[in-house]
Amino acid sequence: MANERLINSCENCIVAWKNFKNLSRSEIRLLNDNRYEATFKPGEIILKQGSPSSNAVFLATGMAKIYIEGLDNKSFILGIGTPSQLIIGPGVNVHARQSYSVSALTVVRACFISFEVINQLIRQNAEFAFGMIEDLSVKSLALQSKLVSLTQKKMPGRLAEAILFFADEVYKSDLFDIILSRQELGEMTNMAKESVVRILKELETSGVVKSDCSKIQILDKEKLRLISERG
Amino acid sequence: MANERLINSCENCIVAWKNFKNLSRSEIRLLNDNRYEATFKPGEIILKQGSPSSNAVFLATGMAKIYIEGLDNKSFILGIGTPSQLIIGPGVNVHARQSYSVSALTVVRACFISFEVINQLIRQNAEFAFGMIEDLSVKSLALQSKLVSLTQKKMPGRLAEAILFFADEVYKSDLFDIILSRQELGEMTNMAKESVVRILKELETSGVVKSDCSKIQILDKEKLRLISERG
DNA sequence: AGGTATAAGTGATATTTGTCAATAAAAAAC
DNA sequence: GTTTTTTATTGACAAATATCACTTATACCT
Repeated sequence: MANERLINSCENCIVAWKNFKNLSRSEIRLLNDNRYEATFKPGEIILKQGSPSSNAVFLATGMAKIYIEGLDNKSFILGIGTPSQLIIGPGVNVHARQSYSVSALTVVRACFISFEVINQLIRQNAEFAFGMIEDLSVKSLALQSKLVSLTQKKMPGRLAEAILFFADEVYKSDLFDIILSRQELGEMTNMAKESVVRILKELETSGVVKSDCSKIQILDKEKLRLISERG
Repeated sequence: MANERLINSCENCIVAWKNFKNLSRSEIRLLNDNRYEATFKPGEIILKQGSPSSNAVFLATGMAKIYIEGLDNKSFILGIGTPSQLIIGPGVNVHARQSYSVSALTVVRACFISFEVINQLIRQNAEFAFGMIEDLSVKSLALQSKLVSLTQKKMPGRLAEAILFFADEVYKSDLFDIILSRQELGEMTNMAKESVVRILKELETSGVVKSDCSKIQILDKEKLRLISERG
């Protein structure tokens, strides 16, 4: 976890969060003066569930795993943090504690921004406040849809959904090297790692995807989408 | 759906939403001048998933069922709306459509408040904005915890959790007449209605609850809590 | 009150999915 | 490059849970 500043300014930071666009020059300066940059190695924990939340984490580069540590040491992977995402757990505004953990999947460069600063910006800039509300709402919607998927879809539907998520949201390509293990893919879709392997093979047999270890290729996207939607 | 104003003013309304406390006298007047009151009979739909969302719904009296219409006509009950709750789906701030349906379980008196007014209040009153953010966050946290319960707990744990929810959050008593059918209880805990009946009987056999049709009585709350937590 | 719709309860059976044990394949460490 | 450790894969089996068919209550209607 090095501490040199590698990003010289928020203003120049090409990967800024959508909502930062609502800030004035001086507000960005405030942000820039109050951020702390850190680099994480794969596997390192960036935020720990249950710990006090005093900072938001802005992901500059790399990928991270956002997950809830549930019962019996079982994790549930909520999503994948990708560059220019601002990670703020909902616990922050309720009991000032992290409601999930975040760990680096690749080398990650992140900026920590104090909530005092964020709250000040919310207070003084209504558009920024709306942006925060929108961001929270988008995440809530995603949680709702996840809830439906997990309760109403069968394993093939859930796995198909996860594969589409990686193709469309994470890698933006139908051929990719998935960064998650089968175990983790299971933690994301609520299935045992053995089931992930089996369903993946089923999808391969029916000619929908091709998977060889970490490499996954979507062959018939329409069919995959159908499987994902039908459940 | 009658239209007479039965609540003469928001100012006097004893059941106001927590966040309305952050409003000034004149802001409450604005609210009061822009609300529309309606009464619903049991079963009637108050908000319909997918329809344009132009109003928030403030529940003045009665109880409502908040549910997602999922795949294959299967519903998932997100929660129970009780008096003094402001119902705003997360879809509002994203695509201006309802992300869930709400229907009356009892006779419901509700006020409809236009989002234009709410957004104006967010813009001019930072504390109110923080209140909105907190409200959204609380709901997000609840969704997260529901996600973990549904994926990691077995049926007895999920049903125990639901019973505790009704006792502690809805009826505030360990003996109550549950308003949901077994079918609906299943839609809330992701189990078949037959399973609800069976697990309920199991809980009765082990002396944890007593249930006779709609009447449910918690006999051993500690044990019920244990079942709920252990999963 | 009697008849009809709706919900609750029950048992048998089928489906889905997880667990266990073992092996094969990759990746990491020396 | 070989050893060690982790991850992927496989098959057999077990557990959890749904579905179906049916009976019994309960509520609803005229």
